Amino acid sequence: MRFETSTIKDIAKALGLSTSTVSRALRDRYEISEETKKLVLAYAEKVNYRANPIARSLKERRSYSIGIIVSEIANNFFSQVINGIESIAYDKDYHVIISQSHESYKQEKLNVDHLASRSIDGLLIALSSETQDIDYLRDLYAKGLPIVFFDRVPEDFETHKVIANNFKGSFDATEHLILSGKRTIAHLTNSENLSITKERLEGYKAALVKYHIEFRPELVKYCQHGGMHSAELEQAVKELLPLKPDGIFISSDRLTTGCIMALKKTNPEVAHKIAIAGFTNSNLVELFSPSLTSVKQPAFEMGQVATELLISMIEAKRPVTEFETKVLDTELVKKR
Amino acid sequence: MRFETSTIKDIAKALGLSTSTVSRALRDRYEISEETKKLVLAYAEKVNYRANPIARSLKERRSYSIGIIVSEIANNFFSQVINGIESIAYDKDYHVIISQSHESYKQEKLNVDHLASRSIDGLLIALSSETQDIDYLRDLYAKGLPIVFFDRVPEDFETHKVIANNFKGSFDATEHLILSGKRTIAHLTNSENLSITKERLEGYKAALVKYHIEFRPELVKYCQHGGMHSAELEQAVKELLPLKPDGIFISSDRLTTGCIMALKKTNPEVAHKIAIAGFTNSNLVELFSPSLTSVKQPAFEMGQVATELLISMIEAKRPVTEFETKVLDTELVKKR
DNA sequence: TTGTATGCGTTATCAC
DNA sequence: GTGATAACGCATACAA
Repeated sequence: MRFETSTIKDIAKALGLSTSTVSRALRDRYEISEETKKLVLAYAEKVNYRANPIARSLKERRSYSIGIIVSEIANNFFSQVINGIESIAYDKDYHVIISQSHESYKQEKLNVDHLASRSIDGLLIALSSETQDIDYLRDLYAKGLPIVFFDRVPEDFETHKVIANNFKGSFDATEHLILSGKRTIAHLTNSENLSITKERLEGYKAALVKYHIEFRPELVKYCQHGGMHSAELEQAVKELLPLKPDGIFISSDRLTTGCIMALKKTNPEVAHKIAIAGFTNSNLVELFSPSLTSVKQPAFEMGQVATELLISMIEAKRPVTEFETKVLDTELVKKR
Repeated sequence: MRFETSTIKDIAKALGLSTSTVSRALRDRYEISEETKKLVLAYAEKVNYRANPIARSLKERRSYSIGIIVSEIANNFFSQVINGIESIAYDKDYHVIISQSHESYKQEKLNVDHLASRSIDGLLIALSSETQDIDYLRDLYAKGLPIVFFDRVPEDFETHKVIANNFKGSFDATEHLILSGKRTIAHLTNSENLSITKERLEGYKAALVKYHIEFRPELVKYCQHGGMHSAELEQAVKELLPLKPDGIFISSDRLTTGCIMALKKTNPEVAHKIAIAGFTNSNLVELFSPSLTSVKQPAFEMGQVATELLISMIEAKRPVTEFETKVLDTELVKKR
């Protein structure tokens, strides 16, 4: 607070009380006479007193704020998750600080360090597609920082996690393509080391197995940058088309929109012939690709659940030892 | 910082120095012997010392963080602006705190108050479409909080502002429709009290005048919620179609995507016959509506410029008295 | 060049 | 029930 505001001291002086009395009245904590409490509250209201959270943070050694790390806020899925996070956090008087990793490990680490040093009380994080080494998170966790992972989670890290039922979502989407008569189904997906990539690949494979369709590795294309660079997608499309796929199952929001763009740009004549099913939370996309089937993730809910878990860790009297991995169901929205 | 960390005091004790010496060495501020400075820095590095920004904020009465208020982060334009803001802020060692108003005046005010009480050093804000009374901002400004408006700016507020050349962008877009042979051009736009709405309406009108086309108020539809609710857009489309427009000039990103969706949903048979030109920073949209022409705003740059202005205000020795309104050019991206 | 003392605004531990 | 006082971690005016 760089500019003038009234403090507890001001109120105390004005009312002829001590700062501790004022503090108690404001916090309604220790026993205090109704009378003086009312007096203080009334005066505080009058001068529009706002407690200085910086001072409070320093004293209490906590900040009432939680950090969020996502790869991109310009991603329908993540912005919906963030809305879910905010809905719970604000309700419980926590502030949120959003940071973007832009799918870069270096940036992710930088942001986390920054947040940690800025005294966040807990961290909600979806790993970047580059991230493989999470020792820096382990250190922070060991030092006492509560962490909850969502969507993109590590395997070997004992804490709460919230994910979608990626296996089932992928299975359903692939099955839908198969039931529509498709037989050569490609799979366009994220970086190989993301948890969601692995889980979704398994769901895709399982559907193929069920319908006795051979799994062909060359039909699977990985995009390291999650479709942020159009060149990456155009390259994938270019490699895929000679294999004559009649369907594509796509593993993320950005990839789905990006792939449709790449198809229309590089091969408009075949674009409409290929059925697409993809993880996407964007309403827009569905409309334009008539045969697009989307796997909707409960993004808002994922944000809510993750935040509730995090806050429970933050406010727990002693370290949590029982962890859970919440798995939320996806919804298949079929189009024509 | 809720968990263990080494402080200046720890370093001082370990090195047999005083806290002030350590502080000075770390901040490299007062004259201090090269020797002790090196000693301190080396040790600080060794124990991975991180200054507690909370304590620093309390002491210096500033937080090295700037607040951002936008209506929605899930808006291509705003997320690009935010990226621009971050690029400058991080470079100058400021942290950013993002809040969403969701086009609600109440939420906007709540967020601003929250940020202000959390000791932001400055505020970057694009007003919500509901906002009419900005006295609360005036109060904060009077108390010393530097504020820079971008995109959606108030008329009667003397401070730095950064906007796009909305008049010219709208003029160009409308003219483009006219030159394509359109004569009945509707205008779909935001809430009437937004600055961008007014400026864009003027550009639209000016283009009509130039080509001797009569301005018909019934062809202009305002959307209070900026296209966040699909019902709102469907209603607008429903009212517009009986007037048989052959072109629509749309005033924002969300409205453009939303309008195309509404058209395809409610009147797929005429959707492709209507030429659309709209303010949108989404690459996706262009692809799907073949005749869509977009007015691209320099969003990233807008974020950068606004942030530079804000930081200059924050770091100015005395109150700024000369204000500027930066006007950035838009770019018309024509399709076929 | 370095050390001592003070205060930022708040909460907590004592006394009274 | 209330008031003095210390402390959170840091920066700085002042003294040495």
